[in-house]
This record gives sequence, C-alpha cells and structure tokens, in this order.
Amino acid sequence: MSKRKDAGERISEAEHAIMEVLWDSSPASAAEVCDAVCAKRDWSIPTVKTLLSRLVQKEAVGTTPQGRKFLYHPLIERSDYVGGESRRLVDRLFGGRAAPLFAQLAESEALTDDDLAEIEALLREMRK
Amino acid sequence: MSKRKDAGERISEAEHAIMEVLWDSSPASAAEVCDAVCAKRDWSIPTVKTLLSRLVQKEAVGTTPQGRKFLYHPLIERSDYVGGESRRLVDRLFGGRAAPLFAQLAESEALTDDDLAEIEALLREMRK
DNA sequence: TCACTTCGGCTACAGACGTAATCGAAGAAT
DNA sequence: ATTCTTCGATTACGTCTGTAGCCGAAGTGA
Repeated sequence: MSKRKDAGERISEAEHAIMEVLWDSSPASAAEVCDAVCAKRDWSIPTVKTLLSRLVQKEAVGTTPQGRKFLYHPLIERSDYVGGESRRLVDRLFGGRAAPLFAQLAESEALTDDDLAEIEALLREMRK
Repeated sequence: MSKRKDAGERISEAEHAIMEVLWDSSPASAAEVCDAVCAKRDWSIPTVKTLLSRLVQKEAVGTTPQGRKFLYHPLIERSDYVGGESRRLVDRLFGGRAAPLFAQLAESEALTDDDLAEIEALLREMRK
C-alpha cells in the first residue's frame, strides 16, 4: 500500500537542515531550532521561522500550540526522506542500479575501511 | 572558502538531462540534443537551447563552430559529475559515511540480487 | 539578388528558494 | 491598565530554475 497523502512538495536543502534538527530533538520551538542551526548555517531567526512555516505548509512538520508559542515536530520519518532522496539519486544517476553507485563511491575513495567492514557485515546478514 | 575548483557552477536537474545526452553522443547540435530529449521531457527546442547556453556559461559544455551551426560537447566528465553528486548526497544525508546509505538502500529494497552480487564482487576485489 | 529558412543569442516570466525585515496579537512586567 | 516583549504571520526581494518567444545574421533556392 502506498500512503498517498503526504509526499507533498519537495523539501529543499535549507529546509532539510531544519528537518534534521527536528528529527534530532522532536518537539522544539523556533528559537530552539535556531539555537541548533543558526550558528552553523549563519542564519537569523526570521530565516528559521520562514523555513519552518514553509515546512508546515508542505505538511512535513506539524505544530502543537504550547501555551502561547508553538512547538514543531516532524510529520515525516527521516528514513522515508532519506530513502526517497537516495532512490532519486540512484534513479537519476545510475539508472536505478545501486551497484554502480557503490562502484562510484569506491572509485572516488569515499569508502573507509569501516564502511567496507560494515557493508560486508550487512551483506552477510542479507545472505539468508 | 575551501577549494574553489573551477567549473563548479551547479548543474540543475534539467541541465543534467542535457548533459546526459551529450555524454551519450559527444558532439551534437541543439537540434540533435532535442531529438534525444524533447520527447521524453516534453520540451521544445527553445528550452533545449536555453539549457545549452546556460551550460556553456557554466563552462560545463563547450562549443565548436561547425560551419554555420554549433556543435556542443561536454567539458566535464560524467564520472566527475556523478561522483560529486554522490558524495554530496552521502555527506548531506549520511554524514559522509557510505555504509548507512547502503543500509538504507537495502532496507528500502532498492537492491536487486544482481546488485548484491556485483557489490560482493567489488568488495572481494578491493579486499587485497 | 531576394524572399525563405535556420540557428544562436537575448528577453521574458512565473514559481521555487534563500534570506530577512516588519507587523500585529498575546503575555509579562510594573 | 499601559508599556514592553515575544512570537507567529505576512511581506519582501534577489537569484535560480523551468519553459519558451522573438530577433537578427547567415545560408539556401530561385
């Protein structure tokens, strides 16, 4: 079954940074979100608020009236987002095949020994 | 700033479709490019021309005056582009680690048996 | 040589995105 | 109650992206 309701509009790069914060500490106020990213991305509160409201519009985050303020929380799972983005890349760049992606990462030395070990473990585990 | 490598202007989604055509058949005229994508993406010649000129501006494709017309050819390697995009995704979504990406793809069933076999082969090969 | 066709080059324009200032209502402080 | 402070909401605006129209120079056929 395909939960055909969400999947609304695409989440932009900047918006994703906000999502990341919310996925990290679920209910948070705009100010708290800013505390978490404003320094890193050199944003100001207004920017964070705009991004938050756009995410609300896109139904990617929900709000809970906490007294007079609002608390924001993600409405979509991080794994869903990440999975979608990953698949989109694989589709667009590698014709939907994951192996070439892996080869590409390997070639550009983006794979650490740890990665290799982990992937091997995963492979072994899937091998049944 | 970091390593301000030239030829760094971002290539957009639509532009990438054009690049893909050029990577496939190196020197091509605008009309030929259109023949290859206009149907698929439902574009018109003007659109292709705009995208081509933007890519020229971005120094992602070069031109060769062929008599009266122009022939376009890519100036950046497909592997470079693909590698860059892949790494960008891995950095943004998985903190630079490839293993989680792999796990993600596995979980979302984006890995075919062929993929697994190929990856295993690659792994074995890198194992020395 | 003179319409007619072909191209590349500018121009256009709406929608998304990044970034942020301003406004107005609700609380807090005095 | 009056003012000060907080927030969310609204508005702003330049850039990038997707899509495409128009224009003028060059080539073609008669």
